[in-house]
Amino acid sequence: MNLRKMPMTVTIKDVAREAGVATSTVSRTLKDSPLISENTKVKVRQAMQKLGYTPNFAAQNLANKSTQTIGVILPVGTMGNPAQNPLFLEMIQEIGVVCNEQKYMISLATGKTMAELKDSVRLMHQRKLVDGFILLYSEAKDPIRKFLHDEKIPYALLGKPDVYENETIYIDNDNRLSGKSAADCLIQHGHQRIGYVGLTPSQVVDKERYKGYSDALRDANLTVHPELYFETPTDFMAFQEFLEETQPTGLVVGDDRLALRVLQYLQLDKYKVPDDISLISFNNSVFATLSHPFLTTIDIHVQELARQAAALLIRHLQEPSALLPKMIVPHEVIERETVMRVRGG
Amino acid sequence: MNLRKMPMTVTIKDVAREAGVATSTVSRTLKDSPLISENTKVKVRQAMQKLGYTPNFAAQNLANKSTQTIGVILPVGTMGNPAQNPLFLEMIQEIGVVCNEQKYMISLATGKTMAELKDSVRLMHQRKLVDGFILLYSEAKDPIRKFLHDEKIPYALLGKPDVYENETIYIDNDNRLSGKSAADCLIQHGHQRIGYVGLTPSQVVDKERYKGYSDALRDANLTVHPELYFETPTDFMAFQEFLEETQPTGLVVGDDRLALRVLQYLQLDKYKVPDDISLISFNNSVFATLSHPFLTTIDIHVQELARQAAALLIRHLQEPSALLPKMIVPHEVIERETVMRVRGG
DNA sequence: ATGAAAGCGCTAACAC
DNA sequence: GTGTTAGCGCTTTCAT
Repeated sequence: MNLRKMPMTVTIKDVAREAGVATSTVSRTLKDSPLISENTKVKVRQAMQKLGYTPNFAAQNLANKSTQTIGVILPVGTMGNPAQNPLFLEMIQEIGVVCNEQKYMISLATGKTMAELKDSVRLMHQRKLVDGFILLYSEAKDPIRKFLHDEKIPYALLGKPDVYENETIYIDNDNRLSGKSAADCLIQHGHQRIGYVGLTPSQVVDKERYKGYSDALRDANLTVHPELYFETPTDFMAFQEFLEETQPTGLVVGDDRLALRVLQYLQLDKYKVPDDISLISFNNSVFATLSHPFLTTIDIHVQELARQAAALLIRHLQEPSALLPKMIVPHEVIERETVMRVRGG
Repeated sequence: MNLRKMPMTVTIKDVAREAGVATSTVSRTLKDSPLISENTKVKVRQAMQKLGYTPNFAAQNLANKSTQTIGVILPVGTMGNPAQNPLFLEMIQEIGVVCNEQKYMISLATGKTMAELKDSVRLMHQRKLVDGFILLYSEAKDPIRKFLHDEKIPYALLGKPDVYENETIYIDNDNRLSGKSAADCLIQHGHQRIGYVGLTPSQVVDKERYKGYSDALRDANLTVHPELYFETPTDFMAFQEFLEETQPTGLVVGDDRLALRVLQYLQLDKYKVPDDISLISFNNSVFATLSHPFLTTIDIHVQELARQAAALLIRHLQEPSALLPKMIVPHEVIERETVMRVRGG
């Protein structure tokens, strides 16, 4: 055992002493600066090894004015019920993978209310805890986004921006096209009377998908029906009416979870899925294969979305260029059991 | 407009100058130190207000040797499939609430593999990014936990520790008791032939619940059956055999999601739930009320678990005492549609 | 190619 | 009560 007492925390100074060089040399070795000769680098690295040195983040941050961490902003409880939506965790995990690779850290901003969330975001930024943010959701007129934009804080948006389109990094699916793909899938299976069941009126995604649905039906010379919701008693009445009047054979549904609810509702109403009514939804989440009939659904490739968001944001932080990348991740129809060829079609 | 150029970033020095005091006075005002007179505090606060000052975290950390942030450790993808398990996000959200209140920040540690996760945790610790951790899962022989323990890093465990019981803060349900409650619920409904369907053999929780199940059945002088799994083809065979030989009228199932799978399987096999077989499971997660029959299940109060974990950890960080708190959060039987009185019982 | 030294923004011991 | 000042651990001119 070495008698000299190990310092509580080994610093760049200790390494410098051990290697017989100046602290600046150690610092440069850390960044693998070309100014330092290979020989000394080796010496320094050995000293680091020996002493078990790891740079202190806070000190680096202070000197650098950069934290190597990105803030991930979860939606508040009321919006899309993140705790209920498995997509968010998947996204976080993928962002984690990218961050691990790039030696970035993740800080999380959450809140029960918009105000709380905004405070959290503001605090993280003011106290210089993060270099940039990833917004996991996209809402119309989002105050958080306005804040980020106004303060010129770098961020990437998962979803489609309602404003500042040209001044934000965003990663999204082509929601309109995926709406069209969904409807097309039904049409290709011979369906002619097709409805659209949406989530909530505030979701940008939903609107786009509905447009895609309309595109497909118009192209096929079929009747485009207004978007139905499935939440309030009024919604149910409307849905019920729609079923009776239109006798649809196919339904495009906002997401998997909603599809499960619709499915239940239809079965209660003695409609068999897919025999009487076919269903296609979005996301290909856990819910899609939970119980039979397994859902035919559109995979939006969340993991890829999240991965790109992290990668693009980090790249932008490292070399801030004037151009802010936008990226569209393709979707994919996953055929399972809820869509079948229309009978007698 | 003031002609004097606003400094890029306003520091304690600027505030001191503005208020006509020393930096230390500002610093003390920040912590509301009793050493400073109310008058000067007011002056200083006004100056802060005027300049829009916010303390720099990195600088505080460096001087304090404390970050006001806790690391939250998600399980790796292979264990309990966190991305599929809605409980984790709920926990994170609750931890977020507590952290927001206490002005703590959350850093996230994730990884696709145990090694990656461990690296992430180690890095966070070495670089002094967090004061402590919350482990969202509890696995037997977890290398991460060993690391935290060996390095004497403060952490709170959600779940039951397999080792170091007396040297760790943990928050858990009484899993054994909840297993008993589940079985008792069935017994009270007149069931006599009751089986237990578990998740995977590696889960500590599962073992405990199974013990509780055994307790209940033994107390009621009923036959205790070995734990069944429901994963591999062999498991299915075993389950099938069990059904035929034992003709159970009730089943205790490891968690809601598994219960959904069991339910499907039973229905395929022409067993009606709950008419032929009653089902009770654990967690009261989204899955419980996704489709009819809604699951009778045991609410483990995840939110409370998570909240306590955060609260206890933070308290411990602030006043590290010798005694490490343990806490048991009560469970609650939520009766819905999958348990009914046994016929002809 | 390397070293000395002046910060980065804040805290705390020590003076008064 | 309040000010002075020496760090916290690292980066980065500016010398050499």
